[in-house]
Amino acid sequence: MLSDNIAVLFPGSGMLLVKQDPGNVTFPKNNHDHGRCIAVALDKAAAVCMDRGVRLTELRRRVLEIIWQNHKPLGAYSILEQLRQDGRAAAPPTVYRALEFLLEQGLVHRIASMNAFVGCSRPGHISDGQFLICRSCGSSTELNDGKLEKVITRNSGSLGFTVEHLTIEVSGLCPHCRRARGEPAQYSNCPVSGEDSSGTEPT
Amino acid sequence: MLSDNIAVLFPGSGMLLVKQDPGNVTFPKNNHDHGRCIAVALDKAAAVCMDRGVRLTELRRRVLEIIWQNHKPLGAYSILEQLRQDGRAAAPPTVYRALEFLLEQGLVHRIASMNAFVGCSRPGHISDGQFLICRSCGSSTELNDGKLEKVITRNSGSLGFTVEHLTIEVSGLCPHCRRARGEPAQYSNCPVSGEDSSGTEPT
DNA sequence: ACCAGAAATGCTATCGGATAACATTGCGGT
DNA sequence: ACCGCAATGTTATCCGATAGCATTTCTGGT
Repeated sequence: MLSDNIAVLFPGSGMLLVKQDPGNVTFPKNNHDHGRCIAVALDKAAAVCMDRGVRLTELRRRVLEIIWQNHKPLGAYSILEQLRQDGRAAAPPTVYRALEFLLEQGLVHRIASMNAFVGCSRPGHISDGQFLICRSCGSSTELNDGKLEKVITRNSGSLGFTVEHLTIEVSGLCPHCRRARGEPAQYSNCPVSGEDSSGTEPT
Repeated sequence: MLSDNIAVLFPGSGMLLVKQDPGNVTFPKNNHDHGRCIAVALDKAAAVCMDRGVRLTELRRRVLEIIWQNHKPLGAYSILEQLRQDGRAAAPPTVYRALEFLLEQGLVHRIASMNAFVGCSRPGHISDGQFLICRSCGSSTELNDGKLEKVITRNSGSLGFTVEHLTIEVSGLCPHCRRARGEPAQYSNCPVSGEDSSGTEPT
C-alpha cells in the first residue's frame, strides 16, 4: 500500500510519487471530501504532464476538472455544454481533442459501455483498469487488479491471441444504493452464473 | 465438454441440447466452413425461440443472418444498409428493435467498445461472455469463462458491489494476423503489466 | 526582438449510433 | 368477422465522433 504522500514531483526524473485517491480506496462515499479528489487529480495531472514534457493547457485542465466534478462518467456533449457555460467557444472537436490528450496521458478513462469518460484514479500508471459502475447513482470505482489482467492475458495467450487492450466494466448496484433499497449484503444475487468454463484453458 | 450434437429441440420442455459452434472452439480459422456456422446459428435461434414461445419473425431472422455473415461485430447502420439492399423498407428503429429482441433472447451480443453486434456462440445460455477482438482483421471469439466471472463477482462483492452485468472485451491480435506479421507466439508482449493489485481483496 | 515551424484551438460539416413518438399492418384467439 | 396486441413502418431528433481546413498561440533558434 502506498503511503499517504500528496503529489510529489521530480521533474524530468521519470519518477513520480503519487497519493492514492481517497475516494477510490473503497466505493466513493456520499460524504467524502470530493474537493480533495479534484485537487489531487489536478495536481497529479500537472505533475505527470510536466514529467513527460507535454502541455496541460488551460482547456485540457478545465476538461479534466469538469470530468472530475464527481465520480460519474460524463458524456462528451455534457463536457461541451459546461465549456460553453464558461463562455468559451467550443465545438465537439474541442472536447474530443482534449479527451484524446487526457486519454493518451492516462489521466482519464473511457467507459465504453456508456460512451462516457471518467477521471483516472492512478494517473501515470499504465493500466486499463476495471470499473464498477452503479446503475442507480451512476458512480464508478476504478480497480486495478493486476492478477485479473494476468489471468485474462494468459488465457488469451493460450488461444494464440495477443492482448493489447482490456475493457472490463461491471455494472450493478453500489453498496449505498443497495442499502437505500433495503437489500442486504450478498454475493449471490448475480445473473451471471458460473455454470461452466468452456472456451478457456483449465487453470 | 459438450458432445457433438447438432441443434436438437424439445419444444416446450424448457430443455434444449445445442452444439458447440465449431468456429469458436478456437479462434475462427480463415478457411472454416462458415456456412455451417450460419446454419447452426439460425437453427439454434429457431429452437430457442420456439422453446420460449417468442416469435423469430422473418425480419429478426434476417437480421440475425446478416450478423452471422462472419465473425466480425457489425454496426447497426451496416445491418440497416443490407436490409435495404434486400429491398425492404427499413429505418434505424427497424434494426434496433430487431437487435433488442435478439439481445433479450441471448442470440446476439453487443460489443460496447465497438458499438457493434455479433452472434452469440451459445444461444440459450445466460452469460455475458468475454470477447477477443482482433484489431487487424476484426474477427471476434466469444469465451465463457465461469471462473473469471466468479472471481470478478466475488471481488466486487467484497467491496459491497452487487454485479448485474459484465462487459469484458479484449482487443489485440489474433493468431492468424500475428502470424501474417511474422511475429512469433508469445505471452508477454502485453502493455497491461501486472504491476500491482490495489483496490481488490487479496485472494 | 524577430521569425519560422509546430502545436493547439476554432470552425464547419458530416457521419454513425440510438431512441422517442405515433401511425399502420398483421397475426392469433374467440 | 372481430378484437386486441405484437410487430413493423415512418418521421424526427438527439448524442457520439471525426474529417478537413482556417486561425491562433506557443516554442525554439537566431
